[in-house]
Amino acid sequence: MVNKFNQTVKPTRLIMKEIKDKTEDKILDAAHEVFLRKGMDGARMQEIADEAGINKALLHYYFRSKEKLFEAIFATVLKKAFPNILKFLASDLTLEQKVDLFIESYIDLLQKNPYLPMFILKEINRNPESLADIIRSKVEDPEQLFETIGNELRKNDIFEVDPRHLLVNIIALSVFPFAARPLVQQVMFGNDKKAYQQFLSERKQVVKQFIHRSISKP
Amino acid sequence: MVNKFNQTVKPTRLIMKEIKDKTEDKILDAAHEVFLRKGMDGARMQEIADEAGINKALLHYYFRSKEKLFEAIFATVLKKAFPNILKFLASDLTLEQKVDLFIESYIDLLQKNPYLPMFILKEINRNPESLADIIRSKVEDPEQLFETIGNELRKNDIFEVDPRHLLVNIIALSVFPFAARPLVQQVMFGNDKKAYQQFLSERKQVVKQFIHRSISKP
DNA sequence: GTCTATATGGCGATAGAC
DNA sequence: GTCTATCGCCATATAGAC
Repeated sequence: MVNKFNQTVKPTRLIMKEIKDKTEDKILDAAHEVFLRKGMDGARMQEIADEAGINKALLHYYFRSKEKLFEAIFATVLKKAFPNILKFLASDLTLEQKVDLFIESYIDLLQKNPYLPMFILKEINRNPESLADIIRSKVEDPEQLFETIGNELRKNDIFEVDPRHLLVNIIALSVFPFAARPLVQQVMFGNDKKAYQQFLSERKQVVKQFIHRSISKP
Repeated sequence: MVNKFNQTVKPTRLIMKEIKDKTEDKILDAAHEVFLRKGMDGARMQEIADEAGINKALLHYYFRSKEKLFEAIFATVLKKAFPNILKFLASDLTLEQKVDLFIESYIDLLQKNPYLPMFILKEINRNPESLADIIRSKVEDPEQLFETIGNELRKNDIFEVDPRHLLVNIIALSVFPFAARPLVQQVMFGNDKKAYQQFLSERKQVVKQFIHRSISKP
């Protein structure tokens, strides 16, 4: 689109929309950053505004309240944090490969989002109802899921394992070193960041091996 | 001590002291209760006062600030949460027995204090410096601890295992189902409290078996 | 030591100019 | 849409009577 001075212009609505999106995105990015580190209770609207390079009033203009802004962040984060397990099960890989793939991609995710575990743990304990959405949208039928995992397990010559305990084990082993970072880093490695990172990078291999040894028959 | 009417009485100072202790203990109990559920950020001095059956002003009379009161609670809780691992190693039990004993007593502790994991995780992430004390007083020399565990492991004909990873694994498997209670209970058991409790009571056995299979050679 | 009343500050939220 | 200024509340903390 070109005006009478031959300058390219865009329809006003589009310009508005782009500006809006830009600001809204800046807010969402900033809120994501702050909420993930501090959680709902610890975060301050002022800090989010600073991080986004705007002021508090604008936050309320785009999202009516802190609670609403938080919910927007929580919903997207929660989706990311619940990998679709059925997707892993559907492929025609061996059980061992499926488990490896799941562990590897999950720890990958956590290394890119180290604050994710505590963010979710804090919120689901603060407000357990916040889980209801995800249950409906993502894990539609848990009963069915564990049934499927159970069937997959029985196809293999391994120890009898409760699917729920197995899943909890895999997630626990993956998540804990991130959630307990200060503990692991300070107490186990004398606050040596490098040593802690090294520990994390060994983790994928360790968890995979650990899980397989725990279910494989001699 | 007897007065002129032959009634037993106590010196005023002692009476004062007892009253003081009673109130102080009531405060500590109440603070323990509230802080463990809500954490430093989520707790309210009013709620602690109500729980103790006194008013807010008294809290500040006994402990100067919320922060100081919290520190008092955190210190005692942290001590409880760090079992003396060397104690378990010192006995002349087999490795398997030592591991079993540790897991069993630790999960026992968590069942009696289900809020303990999240309380500690939240606080060490909010204020990592809070760990410094415990490091000095309890886990004096981590290097030494893992050296000792490593030696113990090498005495047995098992897979080569990094003591740090093994310890993290044991704690992760024990702690996670408590820290992630809403997740496990709602998502895995359709919010069936009984089923979740049943799951927890199976946990000791599961974790023990899991650990042993993962380190035992065929 | 314990209470009521109040000061003080911070934070979420809104009003209103531009 | 964005800003400055301000309201109103709530939580920690203190003053002061008893």
